[in-house]
Amino acid sequence: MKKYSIKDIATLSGVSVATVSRVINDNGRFSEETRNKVLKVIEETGYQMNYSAKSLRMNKSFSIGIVVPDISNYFFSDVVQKIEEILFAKGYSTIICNTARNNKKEIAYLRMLESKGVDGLIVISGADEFGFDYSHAHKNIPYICIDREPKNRDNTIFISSNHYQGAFEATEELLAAGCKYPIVAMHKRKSSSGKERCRGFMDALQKHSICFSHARNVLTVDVKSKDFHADVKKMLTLHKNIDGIFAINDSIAMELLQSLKKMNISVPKDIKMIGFDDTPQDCYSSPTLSSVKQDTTMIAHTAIDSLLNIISNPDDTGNSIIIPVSLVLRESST
Amino acid sequence: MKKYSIKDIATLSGVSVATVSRVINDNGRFSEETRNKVLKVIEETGYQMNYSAKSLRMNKSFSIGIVVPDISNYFFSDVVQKIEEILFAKGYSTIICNTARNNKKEIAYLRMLESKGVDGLIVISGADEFGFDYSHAHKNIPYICIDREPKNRDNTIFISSNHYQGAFEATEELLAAGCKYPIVAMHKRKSSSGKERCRGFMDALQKHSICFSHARNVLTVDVKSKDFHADVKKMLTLHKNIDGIFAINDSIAMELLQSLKKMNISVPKDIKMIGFDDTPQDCYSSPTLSSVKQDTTMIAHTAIDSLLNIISNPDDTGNSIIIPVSLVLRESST
DNA sequence: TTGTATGCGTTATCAC
DNA sequence: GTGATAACGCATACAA
Repeated sequence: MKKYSIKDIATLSGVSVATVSRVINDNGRFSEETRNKVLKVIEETGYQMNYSAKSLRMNKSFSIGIVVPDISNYFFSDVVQKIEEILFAKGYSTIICNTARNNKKEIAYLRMLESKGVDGLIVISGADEFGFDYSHAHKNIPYICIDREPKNRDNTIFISSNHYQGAFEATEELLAAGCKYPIVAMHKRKSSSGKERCRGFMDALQKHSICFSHARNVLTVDVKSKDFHADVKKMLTLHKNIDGIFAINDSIAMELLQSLKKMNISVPKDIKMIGFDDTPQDCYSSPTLSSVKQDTTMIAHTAIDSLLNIISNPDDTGNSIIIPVSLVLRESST
Repeated sequence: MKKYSIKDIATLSGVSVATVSRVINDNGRFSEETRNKVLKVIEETGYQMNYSAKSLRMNKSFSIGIVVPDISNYFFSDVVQKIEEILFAKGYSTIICNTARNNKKEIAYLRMLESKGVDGLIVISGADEFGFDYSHAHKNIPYICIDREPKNRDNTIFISSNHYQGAFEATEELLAAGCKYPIVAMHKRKSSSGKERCRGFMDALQKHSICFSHARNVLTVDVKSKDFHADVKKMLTLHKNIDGIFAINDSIAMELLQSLKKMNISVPKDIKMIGFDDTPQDCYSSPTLSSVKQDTTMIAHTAIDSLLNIISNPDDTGNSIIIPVSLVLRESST
């Protein structure tokens, strides 16, 4: 009920605050006897460290900020959840910041995270490059980027799934399944991962000697738009022999599935489709959706290892890490 | 680049730290002239408050903890995201804790949150009642519960969707659509919301003079289990005239849809179905899934209002707040 | 092995 | 209207 401070513990166990501190942090030297004495009192009182004080003194907050566009997106929540779990086990708490891809909000969050003195930052995705130079007064917090191109690679580490490979393989799968006229469906605003996926698609076409043209092979859509269906319909009536779609993410793929159903186009018979992210809902659609699966567990572990490493070795930056992906085949592409 | 403290600002603007503090917090009195002087220096230097120091001094951390079972579940991530957004606008940061329904983990998180000195706690769902009396030394942090029955209602506020109403209306909808033999599908481990939904189902049957029996009207499943399909099949072959299912959540509903498809049972022709949560994927299944929609925006706002209120008025506790739900009809129930 | 004293950056109390 | 200064809880340099 009462709030004990290290001073109380010292008094109660008949030693000085310094000794209590040493016992708690297990550094410095002290006799086994005093250790037990102090530990006993701590146990009895239910003493809890005051992290505000500790942070102030040590200039370290034992907390990590995560900047993410939208946590209700499955891929993001999945990796955030995993990161949070690992960090907690390591004694860090996590401050999660939803930017909603809003730049002003992002900056406000970054200021807050700086003020709270986070020890490091994990930046996940987002439309633009990540700069972190919004203010001449920033504290140079160590940070790593996941799926978001840093403006300056020299002071950070860039972690990313192999979006290129995933897109390439997905496209080749479509071709192997007999598609002659595959297109890529994407939104206008390209994230760094989106660009890579697009590039993978194009290179796969090229490898199989299919000529790529933006007008013929790219369907630009906006999932939130009311014109979604109209846009799709327009594209498909303009290019009647389209028989394969690589959707840059599952959310687009799902909407496309709906649109095609409305148009009485059968998937996979008339058009084959592959998405990206292997969202759980892929199993519930009809047809079930083939998709490229990212290894969120590995991403999370890699991110944390990298971040903690550059926190202790600030010069160990500058490299990027690519995480393999895998293709999960379901009904929509067979 | 450099880290400025309030002392630096004081020196640079030729006033005392006390005055700077007053200007920053806009309390006490000072001349318009000094205010501008100080503000100008703050602007130029990019000074940022050190929250560790502020927290230590004020015994207030400007952060709120959220305890939630699983953030990759859509309903949870949706309300958490909304809560986080509102809190940030009010100057609070949010520490999100994924308990994975693990009791030991939950306790560890609570200790951490206490240590970090969160000003309040939002507890969302979970299988058991929420006690928060794990330690005789706890600090009595104000907290509110969402969809999770508190052990002691007197020191908190209990916020919940009207699960009973949702279940009741869903069941009545099934009956209105012609179902003679509806069942409820749920998992073994009942949360407080699960119990309410079950009760709503039963009362709806009773109102329409349908006799309820646990053996006949309840299908207990485990979504994660390998035996899921077998369990469903067993129930449906045992009771061949089942023609309606109220699934206690969308995740169960989706799995059921899959199972029924395997068994060549047509939805909604042979069996009608309604789920709970109005997950986005409901639009993508075939048939699309009718579901009970919770008002996450209202839940988030109510939760925060309540919490901030009991933080400043610790005695203003003891009541519970029920948020209305609405039925979203789609193909599966018509 | 242990204790004393200092300072981290801030707010608040008191004096002027 | 403004300035000195104590205190918040902790870790650590230095003494003993």
